[in-house]
Amino acid sequence: MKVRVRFAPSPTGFLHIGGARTALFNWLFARNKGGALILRVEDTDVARAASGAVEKILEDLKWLGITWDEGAYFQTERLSLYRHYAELLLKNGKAYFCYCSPEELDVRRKEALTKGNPPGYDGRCHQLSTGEAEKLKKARGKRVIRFKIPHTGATEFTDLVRGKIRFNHSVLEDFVIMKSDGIPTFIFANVVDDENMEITHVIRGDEHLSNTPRQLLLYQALGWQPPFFAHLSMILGTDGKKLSKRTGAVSLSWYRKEGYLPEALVNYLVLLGWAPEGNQELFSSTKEIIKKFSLKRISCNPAIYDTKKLDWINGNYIKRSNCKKITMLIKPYLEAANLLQGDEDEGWLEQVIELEKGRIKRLSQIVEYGDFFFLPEISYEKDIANSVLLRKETKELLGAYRAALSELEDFTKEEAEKRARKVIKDAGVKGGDLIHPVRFALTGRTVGPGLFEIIALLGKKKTLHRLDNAIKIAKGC
RNA sequence: GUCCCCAUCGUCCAGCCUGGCUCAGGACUCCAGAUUUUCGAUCUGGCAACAGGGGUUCAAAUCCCCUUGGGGACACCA
Repeated sequence: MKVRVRFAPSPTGFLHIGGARTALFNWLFARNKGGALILRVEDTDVARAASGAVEKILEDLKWLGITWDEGAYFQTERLSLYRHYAELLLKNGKAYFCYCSPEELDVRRKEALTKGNPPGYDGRCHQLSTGEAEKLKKARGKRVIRFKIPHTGATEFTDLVRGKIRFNHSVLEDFVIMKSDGIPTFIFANVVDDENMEITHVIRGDEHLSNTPRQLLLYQALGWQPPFFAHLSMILGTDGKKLSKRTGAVSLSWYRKEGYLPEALVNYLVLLGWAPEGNQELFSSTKEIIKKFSLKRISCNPAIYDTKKLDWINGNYIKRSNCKKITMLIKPYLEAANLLQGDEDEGWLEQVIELEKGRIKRLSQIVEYGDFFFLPEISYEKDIANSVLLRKETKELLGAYRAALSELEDFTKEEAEKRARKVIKDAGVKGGDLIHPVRFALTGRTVGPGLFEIIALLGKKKTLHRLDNAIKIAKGC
């Protein structure tokens, strides 16, 4: 039997890390098994629907590299299907109309909760005689359809990641399958669609685990064979609570903006709850992950979301990506920071990126780490300038090196180093005594790539100009 | 309140199913050392955990029970 899985987001907001991981695991499983991924938009909550959410979700999935084979299907376009099966259940006595208003239910729920009773529906409308039902129908107009839970027995199933799970029917209440506006609830639409789309494995978040017995009962009532279930434990925020919009950086688009590579995010996400055999953490490609992925090695404990490791993974991916690709991806960040004049030589830009790409963890960091390559003029922070530039011999050393560089025809890394070594030797000082001040003079900071590479890329004019500025400061005190 | 799930370093995972090879392994972070052309780069090293209690067994991180803690569900949300 061909594997068919689905990702079923509801368009109430952006795709967050948890949803992305669910989508990823489904996709990985499908690709590993040579199966199909179906995308289904569960838009039955009309009230909470956010405009533009679907487009954003699809865009984020594509960016991550998750491709689907069918869909996107929309549940609101399939209403007649759900109505058909709801009527069938009604006809077979497996479901019934309920006339209780939301307000009444709310009052009863709160009352039950304060008394310490289960807050679920008490099943009163099931008792209604035909006469009473008619009367209520006329008086209220609005009604929902509820599924009738069998009084006795239990539902047991084997979850693919957790093993055997059992729920007594006594803890289940008759739940709504069709709302008063004729739109199905998630729990029902989900079952009807999974059956109709021939889904073989339902891989979803842990929060749906307790919905499973209800859905299994629906499968039974409709005479359908249920799919396999695999419930992924949740991703929690650093506070140990469910991820929310307030938890911090959880929207996928934030990661895109910050300059995380999609392959790196995939690598990180898959490690949140899954591990290959052995102790590999970095993968050569998403293809490799697909090949190794299996539901068997998914862990059942919830993960706390912490991005330190993501930064490390992303840094690795940036480092090993080729320079042309990273340059292309980095350009927008430079443009946004107004660092590009537009007349930069492409080859020169690539060399700059080559130098920086081993040290940045996020593409956006190019601005704070490498702005001095692009700025016409750099400024020096006073405290650092005081400590780096104001040593006795620094002024002479800078002057001597400046003079040596000004004579250069070939402004190359090798030549720049040769001259520096000579100045160092002649003055009888340590390498760092010249190199640190020069680095600071040219970049405005005390850390960065190799100095002579910087000099060569900066070019003669800028290098001499910045040295002059630094010498002025050194003299000034 | 009731039901369900979960419980190994600060964090992510391995080991658990099929007890002994484990005074528990890897990675991130952090710390130290090295490189002396810096470090946010690199290399080397270090700190650091089986939630608690009871069983079962010659032997338990591994199996069972209880307690505690965390999470989820119990909506005309998904």
